[in-house]
Amino acid sequence: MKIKLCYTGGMTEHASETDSPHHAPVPLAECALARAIRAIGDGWTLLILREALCGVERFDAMHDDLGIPRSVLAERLSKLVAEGILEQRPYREPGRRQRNGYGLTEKGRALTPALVALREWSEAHLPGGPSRLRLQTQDGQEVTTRLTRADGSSLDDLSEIVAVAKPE
Amino acid sequence: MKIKLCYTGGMTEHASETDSPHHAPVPLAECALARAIRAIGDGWTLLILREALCGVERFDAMHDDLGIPRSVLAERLSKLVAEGILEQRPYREPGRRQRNGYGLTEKGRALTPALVALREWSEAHLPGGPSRLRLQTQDGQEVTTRLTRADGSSLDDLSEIVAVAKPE
DNA sequence: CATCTGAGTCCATTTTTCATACCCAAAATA
DNA sequence: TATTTTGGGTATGAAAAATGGACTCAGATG
Repeated sequence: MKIKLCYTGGMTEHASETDSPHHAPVPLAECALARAIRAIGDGWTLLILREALCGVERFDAMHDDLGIPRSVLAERLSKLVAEGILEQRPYREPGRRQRNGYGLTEKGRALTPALVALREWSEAHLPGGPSRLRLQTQDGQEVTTRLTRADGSSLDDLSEIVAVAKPE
Repeated sequence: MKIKLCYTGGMTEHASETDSPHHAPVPLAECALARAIRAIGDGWTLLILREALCGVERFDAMHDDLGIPRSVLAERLSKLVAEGILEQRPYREPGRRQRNGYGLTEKGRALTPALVALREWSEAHLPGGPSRLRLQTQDGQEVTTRLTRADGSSLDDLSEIVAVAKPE
């Protein structure tokens, strides 16, 4: 996946109402969502973040859980560390040499809402039976996401949402 | 990325408190989040969903916006249609032959919260300047996500969240 | 009829992933 | 001290996927 950040941007003169109601041609370089996708939008990377969210810190544990090739795991971990999403966490088991695991930084933990939303979507719309992974508060309440407007009111009808391009 | 759904599952006898506090070894097959990642956790797929959320329906428009190879775009679109996330939307411009675009189904639109959360994370934690893509209500209010507990109260401290494996 | 256009398909080349084997440092064992 | 063991990686060749460009197809237009 080699995203070119050249983008013809801007409405061309023949853009018309035959286009969809709200085509917002925001160049990829100026789109926060696109940047997030470039940072973590990869199957293995997302699965590694799931492991991290579940508290799995060790290379071999991730390797065993995911069945990911070791070279790919090493490469993704170092990329996530370089991006500040994971950090190395040296640890030592008694009678064993010091090693380093990987844990979420604050930046990485801030991805929780996105992962919770993805999990919710999956539960509601994908087949596969109930999930055994629960994301909950320490007192056992399930955590979910809710869309809200700027004024704080909650937004239930997705068709109310439009994507628009801010003028430069 | 070839996920093997064999997973050694279950705590082994030497699992101990040297593991992270809440290691929840839920097999990938029984994890809703993992299923979501398998369905849409791919860079191009996510960028295509961004296009769809922005109302871009046409093959060539997506191709131009993203710079994605045509063969990859065709393959991803047909996969998304097969999964019921996108649907073909036949349309005809005046004086042109009928063609089909692609639009979000209800299932696809239900991914909006996840994409909004991802966008929020990017704005807050990735460099790159302000985003020009806004997701807002028709009356111009920005849409954001909020984590909530089952009782409806909102949850601001991410460290309150734990991942646990439901017993089978 | 010849041409144009959007929406793909086909194909040769390059890149990434996969699976397996191998390596390294320090602790444990002898 | 020499040897083994083990977690945490690297190296390597084969397989799969992405890339970019050419090609195709159907129908509208001139």
